[in-house]
Amino acid sequence: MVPVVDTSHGTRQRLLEAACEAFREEGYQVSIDRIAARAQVARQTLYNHFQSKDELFGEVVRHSVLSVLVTLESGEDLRTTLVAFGEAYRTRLLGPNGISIFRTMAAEAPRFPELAKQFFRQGPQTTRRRLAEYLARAMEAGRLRQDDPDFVAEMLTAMLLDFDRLRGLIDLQTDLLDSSKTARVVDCFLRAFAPEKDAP
Amino acid sequence: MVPVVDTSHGTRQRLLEAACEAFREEGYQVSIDRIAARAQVARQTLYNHFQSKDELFGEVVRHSVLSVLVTLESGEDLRTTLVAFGEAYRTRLLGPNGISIFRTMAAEAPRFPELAKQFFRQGPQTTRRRLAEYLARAMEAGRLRQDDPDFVAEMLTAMLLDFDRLRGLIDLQTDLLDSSKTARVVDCFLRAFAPEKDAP
DNA sequence: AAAAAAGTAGACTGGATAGTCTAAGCGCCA
DNA sequence: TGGCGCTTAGACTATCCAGTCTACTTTTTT
Repeated sequence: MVPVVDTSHGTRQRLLEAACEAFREEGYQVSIDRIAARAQVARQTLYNHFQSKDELFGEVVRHSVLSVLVTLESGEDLRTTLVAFGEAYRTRLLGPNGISIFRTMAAEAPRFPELAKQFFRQGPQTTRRRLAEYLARAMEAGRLRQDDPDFVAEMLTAMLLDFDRLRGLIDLQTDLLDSSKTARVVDCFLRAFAPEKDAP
Repeated sequence: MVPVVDTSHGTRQRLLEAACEAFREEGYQVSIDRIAARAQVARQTLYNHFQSKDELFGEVVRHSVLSVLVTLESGEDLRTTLVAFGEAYRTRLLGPNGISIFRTMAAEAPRFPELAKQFFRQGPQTTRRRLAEYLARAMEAGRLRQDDPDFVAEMLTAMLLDFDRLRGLIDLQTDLLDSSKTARVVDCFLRAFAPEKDAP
């Protein structure tokens, strides 16, 4: 009889999903038994698919990083594009997922330095690079002041998140996703980086 | 014989300092034995002074929060004041101390929600309030555009830290303290929040 | 239908840890 | 001197956990 949902990797997939949720909810310290139970699978089965807890953790992190990557779709209007990006960015990173991943990586970076660097490069670094490329084009087109695109991208992402992320990490609820905030931030950003009016 | 350094609370103090360093270096999971050893004290002595590990942790956090509070000394010039504040802020919060505390609170907030809120109020919240009060005065004086001071303070602190804090959490070194960055950030900030030139 | 592959339950090892308890040690003061 | 309070080393309890092993059952393949 063919299983209803499973592909050939059905069990492995269930394990990864269970581990993902478990690590998200309880951090790295969640026990192997709890993960196995969550996947409705015996502990030994877990060890048939993954050599160790650390390996499983690594897989989960490498997979999770993709779930917080934000795509930037450049439209006609600079402001519209940035507001859309900002909304997506805030939604991803201030949602339960984004907060949990950030918390876990912050906590475990000392114990998994290589994994943490991978995460950093594939997550925040990648997002910043994409944004910086877009901003660089806007600068060339004269729609933004000339400046270091990486620096400018950092400023925008910082303004979009920083304090609210802290709220999310600590407070564990509240309406972080006030969507009017995105527009406010983008307007500040555009004032700060408007093209210089009186080029000497 | 009078001990060289101790007041009547000498042992307690030594324990607090040892615990502070230990939690900073290894997080909450550091064992009681390691803390006691670090303070060169028997485990039982530790339990003579603190009811439990959690109580000790709480004491340490409540004490540590003070060490990352930044004072804002308002001088004549807005820009000078903000650059000085920015330097102090970055130095405190991007230093090993600031990063460790942030990491630990991010990690342990779910297990110590009340403590985390205390930390949030006495740390970031307080800094933001002070900064916002200063900025509000600058607005009244016409040196900054009228806006919500809390929001404006958030933007400045976010620009000063966000991405570099992430670097500090992950990368565990690199020269985060490029001091030219502070001035660059403050200049962006001042452009974003300059008084409106042409009031309609 | 038989063999191979994958899954299962649970016992077990080895190690770590928070916190308790005891019996003794040491310095200080009356 | 003798007593008091803080300190000490370490044994001890109770819990938890990663990872292994074994013997058994189910599923899939041939």
